[in-house]
Amino acid sequence: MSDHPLLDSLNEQQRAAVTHYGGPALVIAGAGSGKTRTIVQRIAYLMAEHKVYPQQILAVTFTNKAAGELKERVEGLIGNAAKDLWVSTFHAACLRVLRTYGELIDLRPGFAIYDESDQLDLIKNVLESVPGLGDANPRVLRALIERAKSQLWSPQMLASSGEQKLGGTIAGIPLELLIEVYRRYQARLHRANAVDFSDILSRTVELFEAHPNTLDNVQQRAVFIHVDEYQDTNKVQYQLTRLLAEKYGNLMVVGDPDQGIYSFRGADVRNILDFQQDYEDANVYRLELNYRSTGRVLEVANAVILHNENRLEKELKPVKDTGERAKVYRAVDHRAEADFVARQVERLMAERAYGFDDFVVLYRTNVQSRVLEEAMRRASIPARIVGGVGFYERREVKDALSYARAALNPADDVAWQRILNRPKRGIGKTSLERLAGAAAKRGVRFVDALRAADEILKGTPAVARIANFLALMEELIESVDLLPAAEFLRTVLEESGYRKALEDEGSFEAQARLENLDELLNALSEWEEDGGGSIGEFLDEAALLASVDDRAVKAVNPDAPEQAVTLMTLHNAKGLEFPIVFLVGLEEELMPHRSSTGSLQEVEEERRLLYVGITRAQEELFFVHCESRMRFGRTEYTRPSRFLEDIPEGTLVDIDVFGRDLSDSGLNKFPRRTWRPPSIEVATGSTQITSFRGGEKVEHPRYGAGTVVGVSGEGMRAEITVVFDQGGAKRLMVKYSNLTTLP
DNA sequence: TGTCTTAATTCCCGA
DNA sequence: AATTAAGACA
Repeated sequence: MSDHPLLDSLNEQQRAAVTHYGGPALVIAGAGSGKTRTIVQRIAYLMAEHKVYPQQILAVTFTNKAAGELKERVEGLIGNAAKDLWVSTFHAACLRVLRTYGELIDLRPGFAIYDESDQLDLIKNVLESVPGLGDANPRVLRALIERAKSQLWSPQMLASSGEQKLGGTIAGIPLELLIEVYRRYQARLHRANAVDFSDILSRTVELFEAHPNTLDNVQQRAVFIHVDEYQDTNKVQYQLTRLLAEKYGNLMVVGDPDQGIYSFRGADVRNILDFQQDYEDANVYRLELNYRSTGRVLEVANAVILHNENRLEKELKPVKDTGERAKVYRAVDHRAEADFVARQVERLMAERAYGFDDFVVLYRTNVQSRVLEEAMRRASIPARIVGGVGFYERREVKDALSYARAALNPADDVAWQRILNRPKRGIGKTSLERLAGAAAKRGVRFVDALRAADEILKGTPAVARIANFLALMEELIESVDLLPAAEFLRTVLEESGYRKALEDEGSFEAQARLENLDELLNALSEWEEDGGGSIGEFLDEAALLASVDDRAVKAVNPDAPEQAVTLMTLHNAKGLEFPIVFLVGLEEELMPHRSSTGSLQEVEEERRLLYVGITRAQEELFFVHCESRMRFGRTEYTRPSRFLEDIPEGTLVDIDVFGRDLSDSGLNKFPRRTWRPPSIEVATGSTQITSFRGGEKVEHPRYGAGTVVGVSGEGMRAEITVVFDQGGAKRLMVKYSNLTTLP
C-alpha cells in the first residue's frame, strides 16, 4: 500500500493523511502545506487503491471556484471517472437536496432564494404591515435574525432564553420586537415560497430530521466525506456534516484553526478544536511543512500569529529558501499608498520577469478598493477587483431577474413588489403600500392583492394600470416555460418596456445600465451554450455565486484583461496564493477594524485575518499604512496597526517609495511602537468627566471588579467592554454602567 | 404620482 | 464621497 505511485511525491504527513481509509480523520493543515493536494490525492487513492466509486465520494469546499479546481485536479490524476464525484459548496449541495425533496417540507417547485437585499425588503414589509411594531433599523434586525439562524435558534428558542443566547447585546432592540419580527419574517418567507441563504442549510437539516429516508438517500451518495475549511463552519454546517457522516463515519475534515475568519457569520472554531471529542477514535494528521512561501514570509507569519493566546500551537516550517525580508512603507495618505503600490508593481516587473497577475493587493474593507483602482489606471496597470458590489446585485440586473422570479413563483412577494412599477407605470408608493397592507391584512400573497386591485384601490387610476401589468405578467408566466432562458429575458426587457425606458432616459448612467443588461443576456446565452438549463437553474447558480468564483468575477468586469493585478479583501483571499502580496491599510481602526476591538476574541480574529493575508505570499510581502486617510469624506489621522508591533525588528525593512532601504540612506525610520490602549471620556454627571483606558481596573456595582479591554464610540453612546473577574466579558453603555476606576 | 432638492447615512467581512 | 431616504411641491 505504501508504494502506490500516487504517493510518490508526498511528504510523510501528507502520505499518512492520503492513505487514511475508514473512520473519522482530522487534518490540521497549515497555510501552504499542500492541503488541496492532499484532498485530491486522497480521493484519487480511495478510487485507485480501495475501489471506491466516485459516486460515493463527497467533497465540500468553500467556493464554487475551489470545487471546480478540486474536481479538475482529481480528473488530471484519474481521468473521466472524476466527473461522477460530488464536489460542491454546502449551499449548492443543500440546494440540490431541497430542489429534489423540498416538497416534503412544503417548499413548492420554483421556490425562490432571497439574498440580503430581498431579506431587507421583506423585513421592511413586515415592519410596515404591522402597525405598532416600531421603527427599528431593518439592517440591525436582519443581522440579529441572521445570527440566530446560523445557530439554528428558532423564534421560540429565542423567546425562552434569548437574552443569554444573543450575549446580552441586542443593539437597542427589545427582545420581544426581535422575536416578533423574526417570527413574521419566517412566516412571510414561507408564504412567498422562498428561502434565505441560511434556510438553504437549516431547512435541509429540517428535511433530514423529519424524513430520514431522504437523509439515507443522500448518505448513499456520500460514503466518503471531505469538508474543507472546517474551521469556518457554523452550527448548521456542523450539524449537516454530523448527519451526513452518521451512517458510515468516513469523515475527513481539513482546516486550520489559525485561519478562522468568519465568526461574524456564525462560524465557530470550536467545531474543529472539538473534533476529537465529537468523533471518538478520530485520527489526527498535521501538515506543517510549507511549500508556498519563503522563510522570511513564514517568519513574519509565525511571529504574528504567536501573539494569539487562544490557539493550538503550530508553526509553519519552510521548504523554500529564505528569500527577501518583508517591506514596510509609510504613506502620507491613501492616495500615496495606492501610488506606492503602483510604483512597486512597475519596479518589480522591470527588475524581474513578473506578470501583472503575480500581484495581489489585499485590504480590509471594500471601500479601499477605489483609490487603488484609480492609481492603477493612472499608471496604466491593468487591475481586476474581485468582490465589491456584485453584478447580480446591481439594480437593473436584479430588476430583470425579478421578472423571471415572479413568473416562476407567483408567491414571490418581494419580486412582484419590486417590478410592479419598474419601469414606471404610474403605480406609485401609495398604491403599493395599500396593496401590501391589504395582502398582509388578508394573509394572502401580494399577487392576490393585485388581482383584487379593483376592489382595494377602487376608483383610482392605478386600477387600470395594474390590469395591464397583470396581463403582461400572464403572458410572461406562459412563456417562461416555453422559451430558452436568454430568449425569455429578452422578451421581458422588450415587452415590459424596461429597455425602452432606459433608452429614452439617455443619460450616461442609463447607458451603463443598458450595457449591464446586455452583459446579463450574454452571460445567459453563454451559459446555455455550456449546457446550462432553465432560467430557474440560472437563478439558483447566480444566487450562490461567491465573489471569487470565476463567473462572478467575469460578470462584474467582462472585458478585464487576463493579465491583471488583483485587488480584493482579505476575506476573499483565503485559499489563494500570489508571488507578491501588498497588505494595505495597516492602521488602527482599520486593521484591526474599529468594530472588532471590543474583546480579545475579536482582536484575535483580526490577527488571524492578517495571518491569512501574510500567508498568501509566495515570494514578497509589503505592508503599507497611511498617516491619514479619508473616511466619510473627511480626513482622519491614523496610527500604525498594533499588529506591526507583533513583528520583530530585523524581520522588516522600512523602505521609501522607490523601494530603497531607509536604514541604508540614514533617513528617519518611523516609530512602530505607537499603539496604546485607547481611552474614552464620558460625562457621567453635569460637570464630572470620567476617562477609561484599556487595561484599567474598574468596579461595577453588580458584576464586581474587572479589566477594561476595549472602548468604542463617544459621548452619550460610548460603550466599554470589561472582562469581569467573575462572569466573563460584558459590553456596557458607559453612561449607564456606574463604573468606578480602581487603582 | 412623479420629480426635484435636501437631509441622512454609510464605511466591516460574505454565501 | 457617494448613495439612499425623506421632504417639498407641481
